[in-house]
Amino acid sequence: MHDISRIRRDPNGFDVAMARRGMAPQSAILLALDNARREAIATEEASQARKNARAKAVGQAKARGDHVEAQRLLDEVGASIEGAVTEVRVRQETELTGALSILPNILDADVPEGRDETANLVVHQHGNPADLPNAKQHFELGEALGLMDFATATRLSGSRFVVLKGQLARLERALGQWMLGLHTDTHGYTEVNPPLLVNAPTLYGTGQLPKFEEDLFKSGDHYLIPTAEVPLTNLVADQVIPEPLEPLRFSALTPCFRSEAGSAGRDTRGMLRQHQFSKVEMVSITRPEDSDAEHERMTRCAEAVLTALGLTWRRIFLCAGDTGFGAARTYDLEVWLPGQKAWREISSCSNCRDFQARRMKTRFKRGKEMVFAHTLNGSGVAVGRALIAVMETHQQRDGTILVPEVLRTWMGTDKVGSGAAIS
RNA sequence: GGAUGGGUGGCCGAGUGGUCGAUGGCGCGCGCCUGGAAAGUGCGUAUAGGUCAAAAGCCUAUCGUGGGUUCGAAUCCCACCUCAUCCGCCA
Repeated sequence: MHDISRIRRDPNGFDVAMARRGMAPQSAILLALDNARREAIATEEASQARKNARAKAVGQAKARGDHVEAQRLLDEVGASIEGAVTEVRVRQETELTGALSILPNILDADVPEGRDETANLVVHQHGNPADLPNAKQHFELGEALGLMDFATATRLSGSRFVVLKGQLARLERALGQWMLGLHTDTHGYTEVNPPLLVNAPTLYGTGQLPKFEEDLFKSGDHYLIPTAEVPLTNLVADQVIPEPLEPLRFSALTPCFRSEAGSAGRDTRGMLRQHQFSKVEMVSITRPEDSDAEHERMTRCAEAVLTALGLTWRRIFLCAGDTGFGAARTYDLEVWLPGQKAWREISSCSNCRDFQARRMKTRFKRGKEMVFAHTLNGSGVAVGRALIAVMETHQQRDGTILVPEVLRTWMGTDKVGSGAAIS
């Protein structure tokens, strides 16, 4: 959410910022709405003040026992209520808030210019893409092992679902448990087990509503979370929190639910893009001056996961056109999939600065001032995609999959599919 | 789901139609007292919005939320949310 008084002070700067997102100038319409709103407020307040003064005079007259004067005042009042002015004010405020709430965050100055992912910047690469001869894709491996079943999932639920069985189901569980443990035990995050169903104000706080409702699954008055970023960030919603000298860090392993309304036909094979998937999420709440360092730190926490799994990955600095609605800057982590012979996103770490905090009203007191907190979120990492990456990266010639060292105690074996029939 | 009782400032807690943004206490801040501290004592201590170049000041709103009654609502009425307890149901 944007600060209208800031737009008022520098309308041109705001238009330039929105232009980087590929948007038309917004300030003229916003300022017009703001003027109308302020006019409505002035009108209403003047009316209120008159009303208050009259009521007070009546009260004072009665208090001193002057019933004649009190009655005179009452007679004078007559039909003086002006309810319409309140209606106008509420409408003007709603209009301005509505217009502001669908505008994306202002990007950091150093975010690369560009309209789409082709302008993203590779910041760092770990390892080199392996060129495995006859490398198979994860769904070929999984189906051959009889442990990954899309046909049955389709019967149960439709497209974009999967049934994992046996050691692959266990590998998925092992990945999630191990990652969460890594963040809570060694990266300083507090483990949280949040609700998976949340209400509309909560989704408004992190920016999914009102603009992206079609991406969400809804059940009654609740929505299924598209990411644990939503409940984790909103832990501090509507609060004046003690100023945190160290960032507040939360992590959770949860299922995520996405309608994938806008991605018909994309990534339909395999389990790359599902309606339901597990993800380990990291969220930090910081002071403004600490969010840059925290963003770097958080990204490294995600990178540590990929490195420990023996994956080949790279860090991408998303360009202006590819950065999400609520973020001021975003690093994506992409992992190399030897079977697919492509880099695919497996984590996304964003600094939202005070954009979400304004929506959530998360502040702390600094001296006499109220300061909006900064919020950050990152995947640490997407479990389903980590499963894919592990399968494709550590596949063996015989179609089995070598279990990364760090997962062996969770798996009780060093190989998935050993003994299974290989096609 | 049913019944009953609650939701007031950072916290506790008064307040049942009138100068109430709200007594008092705790906490916090600044003083006084003291050799220093404790105790005692004095003063101060909400948020948002508007007006203003800015500050001060002034105005408006906020006693769970939204409506209503009234010249005037923390206080009365209605709906909803939420908490507690009891009953029912249930993994």
